[in-house]
Amino acid sequence: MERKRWECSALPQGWKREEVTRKSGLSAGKSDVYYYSPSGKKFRSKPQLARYLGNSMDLSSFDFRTGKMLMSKLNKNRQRLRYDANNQAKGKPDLNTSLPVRQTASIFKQPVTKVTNHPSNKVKTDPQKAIDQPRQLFWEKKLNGLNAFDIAEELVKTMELPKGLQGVGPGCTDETLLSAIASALHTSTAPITGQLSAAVEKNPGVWLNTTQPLCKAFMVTDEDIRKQEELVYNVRKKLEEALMADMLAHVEEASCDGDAVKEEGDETEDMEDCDTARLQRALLLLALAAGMAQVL
DNA sequence: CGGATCGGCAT
DNA sequence: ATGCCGATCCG
Repeated sequence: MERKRWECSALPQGWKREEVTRKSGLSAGKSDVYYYSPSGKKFRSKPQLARYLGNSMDLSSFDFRTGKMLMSKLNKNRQRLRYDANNQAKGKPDLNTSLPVRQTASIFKQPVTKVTNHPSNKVKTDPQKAIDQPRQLFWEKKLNGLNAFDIAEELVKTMELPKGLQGVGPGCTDETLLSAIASALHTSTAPITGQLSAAVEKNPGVWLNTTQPLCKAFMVTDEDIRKQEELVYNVRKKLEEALMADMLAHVEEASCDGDAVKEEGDETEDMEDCDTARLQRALLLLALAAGMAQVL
């Protein structure tokens, strides 16, 4: 029947988009859209495509049916995110911990040539997982400017790193350093040593160990460990308090829910927001502190 | 048995 | 309404 299959200009080289019109049955006249990877694998839904691509690509603004990036959808996503953020007081805290990924350029993974000293260089096609894909040098710099905000959009106090930790690479700020280390802790369970080779400081572009964050090798003193233990202890204490306050707030709420005298949307809710914000901040700090405890 | 095609649930 | 995927059909 009507079967169009062409190189789609919006897609990278080798990807095909196909639209098939149903010709019989109750759904006659409707159409199905399929994509074919360069290796010929067929995709019949967006989730399937997303699973295949892994977390390396953001398909949230990709319209599967038309095969284009819809700006409108992008905006809607933004709005939705803000909406969720504002409403976290009503639901669970946002537990999405995936790192930001590139949202521009090619939507799909391209075959990558891996250059090694070995005589038989191979071309990897359709890598299964994004994990072993080469990462951009100094990719951590993309994390610049990302900060934690509480519900009132107040900047959450930034964390102080021990003096022993120093960044490497062009224009590496303390902020980049924190992001880099946090990401490393988040994405891998492997030990974090920083850049062990001293040559990195002379020529980071060449000597950077890409499995480690943009951070110089560091020494850990007993004093560091002691401070860290204290920090974790304090944060746990704060968390305990926040949890207690949260519980009390809910008990109180339950005790006065007969005929509603109070109206929604007044200070009562704002108080709740505040508590939840504190709770979330405490959780965040705890997570970071626990992470740092692992480094040190 | 693998791929094409349609049904039908879930959202 | 329609996206998604299981069921079914067909070579």
